[in-house]
Amino acid sequence: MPASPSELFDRSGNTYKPLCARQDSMKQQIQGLVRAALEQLVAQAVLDPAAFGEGLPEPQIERTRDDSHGDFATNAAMVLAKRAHSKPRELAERIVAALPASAFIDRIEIAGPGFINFYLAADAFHAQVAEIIAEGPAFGRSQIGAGKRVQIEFVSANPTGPLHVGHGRGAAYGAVVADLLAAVGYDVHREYYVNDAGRQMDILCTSVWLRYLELCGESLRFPANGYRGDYVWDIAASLHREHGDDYRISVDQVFAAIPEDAAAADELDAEGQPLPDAPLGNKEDHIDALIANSKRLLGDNRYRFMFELGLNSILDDIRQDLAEFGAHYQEWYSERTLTESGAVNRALERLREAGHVFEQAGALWFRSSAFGDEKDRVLVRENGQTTYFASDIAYHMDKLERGFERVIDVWGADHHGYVPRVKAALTALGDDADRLDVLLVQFAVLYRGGHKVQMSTRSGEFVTLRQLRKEVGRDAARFFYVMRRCEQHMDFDLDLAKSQSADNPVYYCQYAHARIQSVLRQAADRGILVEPSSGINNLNQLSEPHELALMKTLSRYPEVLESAALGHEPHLLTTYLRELANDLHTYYNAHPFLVDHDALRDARIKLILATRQVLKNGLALIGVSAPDQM
RNA sequence: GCGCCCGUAGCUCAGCUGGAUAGAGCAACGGCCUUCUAAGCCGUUGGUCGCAGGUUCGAGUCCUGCCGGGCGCGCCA
Repeated sequence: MPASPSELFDRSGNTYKPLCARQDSMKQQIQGLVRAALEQLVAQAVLDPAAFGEGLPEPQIERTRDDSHGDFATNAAMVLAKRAHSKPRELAERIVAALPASAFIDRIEIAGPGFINFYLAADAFHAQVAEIIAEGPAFGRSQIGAGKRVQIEFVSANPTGPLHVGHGRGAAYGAVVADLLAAVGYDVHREYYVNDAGRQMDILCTSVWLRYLELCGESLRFPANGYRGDYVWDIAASLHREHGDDYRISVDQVFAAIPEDAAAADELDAEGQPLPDAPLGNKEDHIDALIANSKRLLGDNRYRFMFELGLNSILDDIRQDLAEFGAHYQEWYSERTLTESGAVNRALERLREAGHVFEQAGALWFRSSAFGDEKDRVLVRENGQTTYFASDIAYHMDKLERGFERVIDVWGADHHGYVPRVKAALTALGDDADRLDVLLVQFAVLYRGGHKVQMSTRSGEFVTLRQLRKEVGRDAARFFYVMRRCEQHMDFDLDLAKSQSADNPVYYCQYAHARIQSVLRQAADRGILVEPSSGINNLNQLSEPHELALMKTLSRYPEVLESAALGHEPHLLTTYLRELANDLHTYYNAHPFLVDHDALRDARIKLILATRQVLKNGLALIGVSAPDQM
């Protein structure tokens, strides 16, 4: 039974493998019937498309909230009534009269202010079960995206240290949104933007070198603004191991004519005041001077080597971390290549030609305020260096030039103020800024033992993604991260994620799958033949309320997948999977599956096979395993 | 001060691009294992959808103004 993600997505290369269901979902079928009825009313001159501007709106079909209202309902009559100069209930009567006959519809009622309620025949749900089994891993997938190319950039954390739990949410969210879009037929290109240029990387490089000098036996005061994590020591140690004292230079030279440093953040006393003997300079000036000295003393080649060592060590770590977390990329896009390829200059030139830049105080500015941003932004600094923003303009220009029809950025919510200026730049370049969707992910706060886990970069006691995965496991981490809407601040309960109990939604869903596998093992032990493709005609045996409820939930899966994908809302899928698992557990407790009655037993096995398939398909999309036993 | 996000049961959250009587899990209380895994199921309790107006056949959902919480407003990235 193929269902592992690797069989659904070809990640070895960039080839696109369409995999989709063959049939319309139930909702699409009903929608087709209503559409046909409306067209007939147009032919009868009951409805005039001209009265609706751009023609008749597509009828909206929705699942009913209450079983007493049938399975599906449409508010078409209420929406159309006014401009059809008709009362909603009267129009509803005419729509119902014009509906084509369908074997899957048991009856139709008009209710309330003018709802048209559809009650489906049990056969419609039986057919769904057969279809799920026939389509297997493809069930729920579609071609709504029609192979359109979508680029999605997520995580893109600076390679100056390991990923922490904040990046984890973006990683899980981005990976799932990408897989969801692929599942509904988009050609998805996953990308990580590597900030391998700029001052932060120079600070990392210098930090590594200073730690290395300490390992060589030099004694120095580590800069307040340097990267103080253990991983910097690790990189320095590997350098010292392989190259001995080759890069050693006396600290007297390194710190010669360097402005005073400020106190390091972790050198505060209990009252939060600087230690009495701590120097009180400017830490920014201090580190910048250290960087300049490093470049001069090491020379271009050796500085470059040091720089690449720091960058590659951390990038390798991030790559491995994300791969283990199930976040896969087609491309790691280097910021530096934007400068080297001339893309940055080209973007600036295009803005200049369009008349949207100006010079002031020695810097080059983009007049973003003319495009909705709150103020103008610097592109080229007084010292001649381009800003991060300039690179980002070039990057987004490049994304659109590469022919993606839609571009998605997944950013931490703290970057929200950045959205208007990027959109402004695209507009100024003459591109359509609406092709860019920026999805902002709110922070996740960890809780352990009912208390907030304090995190601060100051003392280095932040929790890394790797630590989180080790503590709660990949499955729980993935599930919990996407369980909430991305705009919602998230409380991540570590104890709950670890608990092997019904309280834990991950285990709850996985247990449903394991339970089915267990039943099938029992069946095999008793010599019962479980052959998915045969005996489909026994499905009409399924008539218990629990069975109907389960079949109804199963039939919703394609609709859930579609809205989760198009709305970029993975939490709809986790919510659905809990409901599906609940239906299965309820059914399990109410009825034995392996009964003596052959036809009934066969039908019930078909039903749980279908359930197993949908659980597996859904969990795979979230990046969670579907265990055979627990 | 300005901008963005959030405010729904004691807690954590859903509520499908405006629909019918606002839902789920946890917590609390009470039941169900000689029967395919009790990591499960069933029942009970619990709400002025932050507040006040507005839009319409209809508002938790859209608009305006307040209140409360988070984040952001660098020639950093």
